[in-house]
Amino acid sequence: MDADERLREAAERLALTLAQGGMQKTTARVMTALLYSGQESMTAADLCAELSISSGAVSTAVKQLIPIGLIERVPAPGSRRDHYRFRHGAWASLMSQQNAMLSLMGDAAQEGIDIAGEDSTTGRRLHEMRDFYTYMSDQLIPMIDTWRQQYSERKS
Amino acid sequence: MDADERLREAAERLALTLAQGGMQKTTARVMTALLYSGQESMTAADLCAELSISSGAVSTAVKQLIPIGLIERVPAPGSRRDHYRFRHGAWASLMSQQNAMLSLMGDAAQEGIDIAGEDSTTGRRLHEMRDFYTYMSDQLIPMIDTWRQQYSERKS
DNA sequence: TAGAACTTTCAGAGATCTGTAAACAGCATG
DNA sequence: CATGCTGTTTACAGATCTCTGAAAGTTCTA
Repeated sequence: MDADERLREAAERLALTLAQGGMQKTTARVMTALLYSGQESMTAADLCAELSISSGAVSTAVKQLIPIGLIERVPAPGSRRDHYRFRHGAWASLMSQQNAMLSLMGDAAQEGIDIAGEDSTTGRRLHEMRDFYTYMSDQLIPMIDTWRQQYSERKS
Repeated sequence: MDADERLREAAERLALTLAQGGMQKTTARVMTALLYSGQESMTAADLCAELSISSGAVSTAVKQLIPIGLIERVPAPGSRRDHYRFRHGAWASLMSQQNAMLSLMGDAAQEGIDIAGEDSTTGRRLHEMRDFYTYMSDQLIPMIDTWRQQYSERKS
């Protein structure tokens, strides 16, 4: 078994893990294909061939991946086809996305407190929830920023 | 519209958000029902009535929620029925769970590097990935521990 | 502007997943 | 030990979701 094949397997395995974690299966496969690809960028047709899926499926997958900041369209000189590649700093974007979820959870808790009041069974439970998520969010944001800074320094 | 009804709506809304984030819809509904409940604990029958679902659905939901540490069975004195309640420190458990995912991502990256080698297009991409997730995991663990410590102090 | 090369959209098929209802198992009590 | 009450499992039905194939749309070239 050659390295190429083993990489492909590793890509599929990671895609499956990401799917477990809530990401669309095909979306995850497209993402890992780009991540594990030996090429700098891939066209939609490349992805179709690599993953044995239709062009429509590729289209919807990239439509989900680009807004999140995981992949990007790259200008393709001399070719009319769109080229896609894995974005630098993609992981930090993904984490920021999850951080947004933390804020949402905090807001939801606050909303519940406003209805139930602080001094109730529900209120106390929601109080813990709110405190936890505001704490987490407050800590995570600077953490990601620090990483971004360190990473941009290393790259230059 | 009374407060009770508004709480129920808030619970359903949060459940929907959690479902977006990958959690099973019914599992999320059971969890939020317990979270927003005015009672200290609820029986399976309570949950059936509250959410209009069958006992089987409740069973599978709690089977998922308990191992994660989000809810717990509580000894029910005088009643033969199982009582469930939202766990103290549940959110920290949930976050730990997500931290496990971070480790998994790091491992996956390392595996890819071992196959592709450091000095390749793929290798460089995976290198960034590995560094990011080890960094994140290293930071997140003490962060959660700090919270747990602070929280247990506050409670006592 | 016509036409070619791609991409996106959309309706329908296929697969997956989830809840329900009913059978099964466990347990306390009379 | 039998009975009644609960929780759990499983086969099936219903719903949801996702991919495909084809048509429509877009963009670039000649």
